[in-house]
This record gives sequence, structure tokens and C-alpha cells, in this order.
Amino acid sequence: MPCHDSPDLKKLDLITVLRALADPVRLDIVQRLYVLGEANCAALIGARPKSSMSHHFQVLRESGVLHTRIEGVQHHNSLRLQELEERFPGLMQSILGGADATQLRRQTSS
Amino acid sequence: MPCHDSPDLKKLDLITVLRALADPVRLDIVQRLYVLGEANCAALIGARPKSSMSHHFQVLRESGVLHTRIEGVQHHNSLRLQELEERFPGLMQSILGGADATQLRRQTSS
DNA sequence: TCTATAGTTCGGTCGTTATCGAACTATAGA
DNA sequence: TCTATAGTTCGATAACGACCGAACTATAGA
Repeated sequence: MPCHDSPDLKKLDLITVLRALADPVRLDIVQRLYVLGEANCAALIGARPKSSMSHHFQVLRESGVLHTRIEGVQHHNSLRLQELEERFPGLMQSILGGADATQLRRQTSS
Repeated sequence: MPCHDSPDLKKLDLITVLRALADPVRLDIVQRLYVLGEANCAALIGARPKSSMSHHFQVLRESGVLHTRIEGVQHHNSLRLQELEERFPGLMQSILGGADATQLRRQTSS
């Protein structure tokens, strides 16, 4: 199963993860992804240009926040919740705690 | 008791807090402060120039991460752990979880 | 083979922020 | 009143990062 390389669990750096999350666009992606489970890039980026999209996904991937599984022409993204939980216990829960799933689903489907 | 203004609990913004924490110097300050409880600026900044120090404390204060109590010529800083816990449950714990108090104390006293 | 689709890479611009010296403010103590 | 101390403010510079158009790559499907 082809995929983008994801950094090793031990190499995940707190500063890098925080920087990745400390951006409105990327935090939005992460929160939507939490609700959706898995989604391709187009479903997560809204109306932004593809190059911006690609940039943000690269940051999230390289920081270790998400994993990208490539299937044909589509890139399926998902949060690396389990690994993040091992490395930084409670972090993602606290970030995602504010994300009301119902509200997010409403935003996503509109 | 004079002090710097700290933003209201409700105005604390996750992005702003994450950005404040996503800096090596500031994260170091926060982790030391967690161990020390309260400390003045000089004790937290190491060998950096005073203007840099002042900048980082301003960012941390304005984001709501810490509170500064002024006593004479000294500024006593402390984390706003309780308010942060109310607003973003689990966040600071996860950030500080990696901070081994013993290790930090050793660094601080060396 | 041709075309559409999904995403990447490249190059440039622009805004933000970290850094730091220098001047400044305010308090404590001699 | 004079001086030392603690921290702020100002102004400049430099680096980083977000943004975006354009060209490119790779796969699926007609």
C-alpha cells in the first residue's frame, strides 16, 4: 500500500507538532479529520488553491500529525491518533476536545 | 497588588495559546515555570538579552498562558494552570507531561 | 492514446515574528 | 539624591512561513 513517509514515533517533536497545529487552516483540517476519520485533500481544504492545500498537508505529515495513504490518484489522510497518544498523552484529546462533532459535521456537509 | 493585565478566560484562543507554546524559548520558560511555581523573568530566560526576554513574556501573557504579579521592581510570573484547565482541559498537562520535574530542576539549578 | 483528475513542486511576494542594541521607566536601597 | 536593578519600549534587521499561480507528475477512465 503506497503512502507518504511518516516520521518515526520517537522523532515526533513537541515544538514541531505544536507549530503544525497552531495554524487556523491546519487546525481546521485536523478537527474535520477527527470527525471524518479519513478523507482526501479536496474534502478538507475548502476553496483554497491546490498549492496551499499541498503545503498544509506536507506540514501536518512531516510533523507526524497525519498519515497519507495513497490509493490510485487519491490521497487518503487520517490522524495518527494512536501514535500521538503514545508520544504526547492527552495532547490531541485536548486539542480536539473543543471540536463539537455535531457542529463540525454540520459545517463539513454544508 | 499590581500586575499586568491578563486576558479574560473566555477570550483565550486555542490558536493563540498553541502559537505561544510553539516556540522553543517559550516552551522552555513554561516548563521551568511549572517546576518552579513562580519566578521572575531573569530566572527564566538564561543568557538572552532583556528585550528578547520581555518579548517572549509579553506573548505568553497576552495569550493567557501566564500571569505576572508585580512586586516592587520584580515581576513574578506563574502559569495560569487553573484557568487554562477550565478553558482547554488537559492541554497543559499534555504539554508539561514530558517535563520531568527532576530533570528540569537539575537544568535550572546548574 | 487522449483527457480529466488529484496532488506536488517551483518560484516569487508579502506579512509576521524572533532577535537584539539602545534608550527609557520605575522601584529599592545606600 | 544617587545608583543599581528589573523590566519595557522602540527601531531595525533577518528569517521564516503563508499564500498563490503556473508548470509538472502520475493515475484512472474513455
